[in-house]
Amino acid sequence: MPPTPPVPERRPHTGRRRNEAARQAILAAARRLLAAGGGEPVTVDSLAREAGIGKQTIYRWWPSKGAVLLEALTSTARDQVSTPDTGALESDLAAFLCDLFQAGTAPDNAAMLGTLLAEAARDPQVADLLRDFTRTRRGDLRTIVERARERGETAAGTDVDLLVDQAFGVYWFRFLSGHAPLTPEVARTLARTLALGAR
Amino acid sequence: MPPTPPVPERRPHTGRRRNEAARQAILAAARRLLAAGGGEPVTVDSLAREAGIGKQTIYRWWPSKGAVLLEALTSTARDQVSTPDTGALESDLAAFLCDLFQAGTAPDNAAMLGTLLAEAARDPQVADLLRDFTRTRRGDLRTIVERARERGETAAGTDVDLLVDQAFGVYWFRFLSGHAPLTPEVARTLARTLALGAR
Amino acid sequence: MPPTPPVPERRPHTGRRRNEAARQAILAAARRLLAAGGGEPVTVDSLAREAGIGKQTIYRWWPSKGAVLLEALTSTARDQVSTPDTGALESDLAAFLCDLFQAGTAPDNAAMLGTLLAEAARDPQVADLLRDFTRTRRGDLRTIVERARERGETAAGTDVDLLVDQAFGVYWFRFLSGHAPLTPEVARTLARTLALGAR
Amino acid sequence: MPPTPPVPERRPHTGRRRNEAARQAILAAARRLLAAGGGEPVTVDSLAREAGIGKQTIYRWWPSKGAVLLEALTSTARDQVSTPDTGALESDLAAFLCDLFQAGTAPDNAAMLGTLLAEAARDPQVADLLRDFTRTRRGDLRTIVERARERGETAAGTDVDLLVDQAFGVYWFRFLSGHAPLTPEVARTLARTLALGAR
DNA sequence: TCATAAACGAGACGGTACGTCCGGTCTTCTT
DNA sequence: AAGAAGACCGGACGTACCGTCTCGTTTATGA
Repeated sequence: MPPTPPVPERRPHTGRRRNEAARQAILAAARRLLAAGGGEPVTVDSLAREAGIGKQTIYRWWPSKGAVLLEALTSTARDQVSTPDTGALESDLAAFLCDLFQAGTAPDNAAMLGTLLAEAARDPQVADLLRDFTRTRRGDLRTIVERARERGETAAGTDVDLLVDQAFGVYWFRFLSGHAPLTPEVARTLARTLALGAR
Repeated sequence: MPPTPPVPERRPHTGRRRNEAARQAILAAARRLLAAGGGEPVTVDSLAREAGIGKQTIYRWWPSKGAVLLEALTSTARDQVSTPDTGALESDLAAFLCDLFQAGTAPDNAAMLGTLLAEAARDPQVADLLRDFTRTRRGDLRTIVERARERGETAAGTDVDLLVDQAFGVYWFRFLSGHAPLTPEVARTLARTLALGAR
Repeated sequence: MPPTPPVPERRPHTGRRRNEAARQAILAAARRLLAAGGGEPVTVDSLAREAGIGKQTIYRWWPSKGAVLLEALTSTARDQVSTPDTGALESDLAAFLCDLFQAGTAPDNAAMLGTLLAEAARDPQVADLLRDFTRTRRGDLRTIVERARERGETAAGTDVDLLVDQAFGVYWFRFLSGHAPLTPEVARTLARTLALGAR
Repeated sequence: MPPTPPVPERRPHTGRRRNEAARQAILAAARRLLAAGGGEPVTVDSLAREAGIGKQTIYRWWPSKGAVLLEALTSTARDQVSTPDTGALESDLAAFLCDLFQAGTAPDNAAMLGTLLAEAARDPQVADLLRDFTRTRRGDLRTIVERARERGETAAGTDVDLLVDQAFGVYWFRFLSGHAPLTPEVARTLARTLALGAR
């Protein structure tokens, strides 16, 4: 998810090219700072200093600080959640949710998400990016449910979107308010409930 | 919900008393600003100017800007959600969720909530207050489910917390990401699903 | 020469008043920094830090950094040059120029002037203020010459302005280019030359 | 006065040779920008854009931005001041000063000088170059006075440096502060005064 | 009735972060 | 090798807010 999608340029590019090392340094610094304190602010200056680059290099490539943080998060989290296919809805859900809960409660990720939500709340652009990210994850879960439907595991009138949102809803709601844990145990119970409800 | 509960002072009060008009002016201004733009910042200065009062009057009675905003929201939203008792879990849930969804999608409330979440994300104190607020609402829903359990409408091993969080999860998740609506129709479907799952 | 001349306000001022201590702290810090290095930049941040005040307090009362520096200089230099009255043009000139040269070559003043000129060069507003300051000093010298004219010490067609500018010209030209010294010896020679030329 | 004098290279030149057109384009652009606004900043980027060349081409041949600006000025002004030899000090001075004043008050030159002084004030290197430039002009005037001395037109104890600095001092002082004009009339009066003073 | 004390509108204050601008250097591709 | 294009680091700029701190004024007691 690079912020400057590779518009297939016809013109042979002239001038110095974007420094990939700088880009990686910025993202790495963002990950370090996001994970470091308990949701500490992560200022642009601290980010630039940590990465050893100039502030302008950040603003040249990302529209806002939050966009950097989001990319730092998503590029990390992309491969931490699988889309299992065990042949049964409940076990697929259980596997998916266990992964999701685990990724969301790993201290680093949790700190990053918390800080990121703070950015999203004040920067609409980040909020959009975050929604995009969420949409992708939703798609993964939808795939699992669709497969089950094709296998005939779900009743006719099942509202797939609603089912998916119940799963993610529990995840986000507990993540945000923290009033109850996100253990594998909970993941399995939720998987059972949802699978039952879909029949 | 005055933030400074009237500690029963021994010493007979002297000096000018709190100006209730100022308090109301602040809350009204907060509601106006929260509802106005699409999640615009609502600075303390703008709040004071809008209310026609001095900044100190805000900080004299509330611990932070967010606390004002939260009180502005909750004092509005308090009575928009009922705790119905129809004698059947599904209809109780449906009534509760219809109210919840309706309150959450009313344009003013939605704008206020959005802006407030932005504050919560950066001000831990507001986040706590917001959690308190949420806890109250959760308690209402729990009450409904508990009543159903006493009537024998739920299975033995039902995880009441999880059930409640599915309901609120759908609400918050859709509210935040906006990828799907929060219609009464959805509320009824969700109520049916949850009631079925509880059996 | 306060930046906010005392407009005789009719309205009884409301709100906190300007903090004179802060104003003095800023000017003192400016003098310290101007005198410190050999014409080092004096950034606004360093000025604020040195004075222990917020940047905004500077920008609230002065239009630009240079305006602060100029006021710091002029409030110091105001009383270092006298307007002597010995009864003879040459000795008056000699006294005046000795003072002028001495004030201009004192290490602190020289450093301050140098740094200030750098500001004046890029900030037209400071240039104007500097011109005002210069105009005042010119006036002092003119007074001396006028007095001599009234005593009949000058020829009829003497161009007083030109005479004054020759004196200040030597001062500034040598100060800026530094190719020759500004000793009392030179001051006396110049005084003699000018007095002779005026006859 | 090219900054890189053509050292007679022994090594048979390899690679592309210096592009004289680029050099001229840079100087022309500098003159245009210097003369354009009322002392506007003239950034390196704007200079490169105006000249249609890359920034590096500037820094390959000049040590700093100000050096370019100075060369742009001096290469223009070089031949605008003559060193006349009429056989009499006063008329020589008058001719010299008329030229000097005229060159310094031509709108373009004035704008260029103003902008350049701004650079000199913040860039010591430019200040040095500017001093060099001034020294050359001073040398011209000294020559005039020395010739007069050889002809016996000056008194024994005349301080030639001081005389020269009176002339240039008037010029710079009036140029900088702008409080009085630099007309040919003034030039002639000044010439007469100085010639008288030297006897 | 008057002194005292608190609340108020106004707004200056110290401080932190922001996003922009510019100078001088470095890198890429073309000539 | 020189040039055009332009990304890079570093650092100052001027602005926006926050939460605190005076000011002078207003209002309610208790002496």
